[in-house]
Amino acid sequence: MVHGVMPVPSDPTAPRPRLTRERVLGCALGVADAGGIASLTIRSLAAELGVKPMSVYHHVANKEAILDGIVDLVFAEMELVPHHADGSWRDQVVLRARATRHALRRHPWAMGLLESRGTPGPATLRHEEETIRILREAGFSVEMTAHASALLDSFVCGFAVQEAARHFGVTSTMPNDERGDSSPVDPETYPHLAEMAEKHMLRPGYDFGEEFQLGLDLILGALNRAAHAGHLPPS
Amino acid sequence: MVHGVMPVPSDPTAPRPRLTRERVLGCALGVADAGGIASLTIRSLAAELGVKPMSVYHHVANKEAILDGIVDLVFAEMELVPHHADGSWRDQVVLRARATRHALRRHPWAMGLLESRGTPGPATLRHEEETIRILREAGFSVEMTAHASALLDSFVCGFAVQEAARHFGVTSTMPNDERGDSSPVDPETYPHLAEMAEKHMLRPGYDFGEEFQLGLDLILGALNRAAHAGHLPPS
DNA sequence: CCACTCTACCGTACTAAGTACGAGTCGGCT
DNA sequence: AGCCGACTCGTACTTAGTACGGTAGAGTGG
Repeated sequence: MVHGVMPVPSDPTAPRPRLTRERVLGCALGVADAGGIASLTIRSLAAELGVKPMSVYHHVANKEAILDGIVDLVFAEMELVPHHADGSWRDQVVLRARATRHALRRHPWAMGLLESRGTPGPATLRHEEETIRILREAGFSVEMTAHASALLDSFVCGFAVQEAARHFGVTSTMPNDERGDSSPVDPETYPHLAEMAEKHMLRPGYDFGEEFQLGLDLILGALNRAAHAGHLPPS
Repeated sequence: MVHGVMPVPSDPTAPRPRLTRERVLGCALGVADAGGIASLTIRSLAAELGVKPMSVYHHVANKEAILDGIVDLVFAEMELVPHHADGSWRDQVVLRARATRHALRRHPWAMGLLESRGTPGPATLRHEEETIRILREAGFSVEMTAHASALLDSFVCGFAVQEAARHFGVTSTMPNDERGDSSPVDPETYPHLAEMAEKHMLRPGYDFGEEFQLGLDLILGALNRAAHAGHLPPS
C-alpha cells in the first residue's frame, strides 16, 4: 500500500477536513432542518459528519449544548441583513423583523427550543441589543422602548409559531369528495372557522405570510402614535 | 381473607379508581407541569398513576397522542372564562387573551409542543372558532377578522413564548460583586441591553407581565381604528 | 532519533425511554 | 358453568445519550 492508513480513501485529500465545534453545530443545524428537530440525534449527526458518535463529544459538552448552539446559529442568521442605518427607525425595524421571520421560517423548530433553553447565546443577545438600539436611537424613552420591543418581539415570535404550527383544516385539496365527516373542521361545530376557511384562507391566492406585513404595519403605526403622545393611549 | 384479591390493599376502597383516558391525560398534564415536559415519560406517568408502563397504552395510542392530548387540555383550560357575551368586543377579546395567557403561563411547555403537533384537538379548534366568532359578530369583515385574529394570536402566543423563555441577564441579584466578566450581559458589548436592564427591568417593582396589557391595548386600539377606516392604514 | 504527551477520534457498554407481543385477570353475560 | 371482552402487566427489543478508557498521530524537549 502506498498510503495505507485511511481505509477507503475515495479522495486522497482528506474527505474529513477535521472536526470543529463550528462544523458540528453547522451540521447539526442542517440535520434539524432536513428531518426535524426530533431527527437530530448524536448518532445521526455523527453519521452526517462522517465520524463515530463519541467523537462529537470532544467539541460539545452534550446534546443540550448542541441545541443551545443551533438556536444561537439561527439568531446569527438574522444578523446577515444590511444594517441600513440611514433608514428611518420604522424601516430598520421592518427589515429586522423580516429577517427574523425568515430565519424562523427556515428553521421552524427554533421557537420550540426557546422555551427549554435558559441561557441565550451571544447572537441572541446581539439580536436583542440591536432591536433596543434602534428604538433608543430613534428617540424612544427607556420605558417606551421596553414596551415596544416586548410587543414587537411577541408579534414576530408568535407569528413564527403560527407559521410553524400552521394546519390547513377543512377538506381543502384532500380528495374526499364524499362528505369526509371526520374532516378536521366541521362547519356544523365550527361555523365561523369554516366560513373563514372557505371564504378567505383556502382561496387560490391566499398566503398567510402576508398577514405578517399587515400586522407589523399596524403595530408600527400604533407605536408611532403612542410615541408621539408620550404614552400608550387607551384607543 | 375476606376479600383476598388485591395484594396490598392499604385502603379497602380501590386506591386505583380504574384507568381512563381522562385520568391518563390529566395526570400527564400534572407531571409535565411539575417537572417540565422532558420529565414526562411513559414510565414516570405510569408511576404517578400507580400502574405499570404498558398499562397506559390501552388508553392512548402512543406518547404522541399524550402530547396532543395535554396540549388540547391546555386549550380547554382557556374556555373556563365566562363568555360575557354582553361586553363589547374589546372586553371579550381582552378576557379571552388574558385566559389564554394565564393558561400558557401555567403550562410553559405548551408553546414548545405546538410546533410538532400537526392536528389540533377539539378544544384548540373551539378556541379559534370563538375568537373568530367574537370578531365577526362585532361587525368585522371576513378579511379584517383574518388580519385581526392572526395579529392577536401572534401577540398572545409570542408573549407566552417570551415569558416562558424569560431570562434575567446582568449581574442582578447574583453575588458577583467583583466584576463578573462572564456575566450574562456585558455592558461593554451590549450597552443598550444593559441600560434597559439596569434602568427598567431589574427595578424592584418591574413585572414583565404588565407589558401584556399594554401591548394588547395598543393592538386593540389600532384594530379599532383600522376597522372604522375599513382597511389597514399605513400609519 | 526517541520517549513523552496532548489532542482528536473511537470501541465498548451502561442506562433510560418507547413500545411490540403475548399472557394473565376479572367482571359480566349467555 | 363457560365464554368473552376489557383491562393490566411481564418480558424484551430498539434507539438514544453518554461515561470510561483506549489508541493513533502530531508535536516537543532531550
